[in-house]
Amino acid sequence: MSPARVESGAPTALLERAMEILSCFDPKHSALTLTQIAEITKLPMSTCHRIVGTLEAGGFLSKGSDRKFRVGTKLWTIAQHAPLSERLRESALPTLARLYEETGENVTLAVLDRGQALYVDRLVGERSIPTISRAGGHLPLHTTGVGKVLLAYQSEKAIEQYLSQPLPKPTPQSITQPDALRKDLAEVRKNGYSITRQEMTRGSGSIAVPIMRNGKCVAAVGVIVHLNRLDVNRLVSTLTDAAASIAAELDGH
Amino acid sequence: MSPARVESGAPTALLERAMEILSCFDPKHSALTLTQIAEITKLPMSTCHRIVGTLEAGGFLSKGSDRKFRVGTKLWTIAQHAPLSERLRESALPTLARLYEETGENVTLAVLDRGQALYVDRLVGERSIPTISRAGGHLPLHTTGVGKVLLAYQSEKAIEQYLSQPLPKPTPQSITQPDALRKDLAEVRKNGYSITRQEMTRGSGSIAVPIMRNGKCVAAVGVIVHLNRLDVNRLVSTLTDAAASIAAELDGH
DNA sequence: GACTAAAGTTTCATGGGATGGAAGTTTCTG
DNA sequence: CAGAAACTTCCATCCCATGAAACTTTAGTC
Repeated sequence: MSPARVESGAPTALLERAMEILSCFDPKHSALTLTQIAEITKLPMSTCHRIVGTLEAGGFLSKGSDRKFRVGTKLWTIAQHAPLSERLRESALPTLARLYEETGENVTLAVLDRGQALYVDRLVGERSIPTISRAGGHLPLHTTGVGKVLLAYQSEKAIEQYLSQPLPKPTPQSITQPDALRKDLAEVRKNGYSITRQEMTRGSGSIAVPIMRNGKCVAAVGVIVHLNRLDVNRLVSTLTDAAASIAAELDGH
Repeated sequence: MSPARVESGAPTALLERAMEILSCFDPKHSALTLTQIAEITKLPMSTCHRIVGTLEAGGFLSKGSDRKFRVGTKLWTIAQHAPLSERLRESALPTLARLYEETGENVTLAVLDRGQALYVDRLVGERSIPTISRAGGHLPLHTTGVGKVLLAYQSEKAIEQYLSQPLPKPTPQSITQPDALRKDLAEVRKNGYSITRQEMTRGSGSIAVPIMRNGKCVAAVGVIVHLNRLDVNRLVSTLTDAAASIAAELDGH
């Protein structure tokens, strides 16, 4: 028995290890050398080398001329057939494009995934302000516009469960008191939209609305704007139209 | 030794099998039952069950209430960090959105991948005509606007290699004669854009231009329009601007 | 609601593929 | 051009994947 297996918490099964390796690729690590992968996963070099080699042969990873590995086109191709891409993103994109053209601001589309807001898509231009959200990225529910909407329309039980965990506070304006958040979420449900002001990033705010289907909130669309451009009435009305249009597109299929 | 391993052409290694299973998900099969997966991969049910179970536990697949498996959000998230998504798509999206708004037509963005045109993104609305191309899908190089561009800017050797294989002919208008294609491609290089007329789909044509970076064609943007709306001059000029804008965006990073 | 065929799940003895330390090779770096 | 770091190959050992068979659940039929 090799010691590494007993001592480290590394996964034992080959497949789990392979998934672990693929999971190394995140927003901060889109290109990794073999050594870096071995370090992150704590796998022996030779084992890592073999698995990475197989993944590369299958097109799941690809090695650049800089000796760094990146996510391969095969994996990307498969992922395009996820319901997330195929139905939601595809249906929403034209509307998001219009929204982007109309407002000139950062436009984001998100769903609830593992207790966080998963950004399915975003449109960012030079005109709009830089943001942390990115397609494929996760952010907390209580500090983002789309997140608050997604949370507000969950069952009371799910909301309480979310509130019962320690909540990150990325800025001083972030609301992390359960009671304050409960009130905030009730407001969201009443108004049909959420607002955040510097709760995730200093200097910017956001507005988001739900995309409803069969009485359930399946996704949220939002815009992120500079604080002094936060024209609530105008944006809410534009967003509500967009959400209705996306919902109609979804039902059309 | 179990007979299946020797007799069938099924992959032997676990990881290859897992990749095989994930590869079952394509444009025609975005949701599959366990039995279907076992049929396609020709794997024994029990083996298939175990691997699929592990993939599901890792979030690479997800089981719906209809007992069908779909590509999971974890896999999708990882794929978003492919250079294809992270750099190209992200940089191009605002420009594609503008292009879509301006023309109201089907807009597509593609790269060369394994001898085919890989559609990185597309924007389709109700106004535009239905197409076969879809994000994550592959189509031949010689029958599509973006494909011709991608092929035209390859090395002569690569072009000859492409022409040496049997070329599919989806419509009577498809050009499959090597000589005719060579002339066509020379024309593309001379003009800086490609045109197709009913070479992939009856009734529609397309125009595409290259996105150049460091003297190399890294991608192609195109529009697909109804034949009688094929206003070449106007579309070429709009597309050329868009390509330049995307190239600038790519260099900006 | 009983009956049944199909789909899905669990079990378990077996041996072949995965394992990882060590040695060898290539590629950076100063 | 050393020396180190990164990468690749090797191979004896043995653990874990394997898949047939038995079992359970689900869906469809009368």
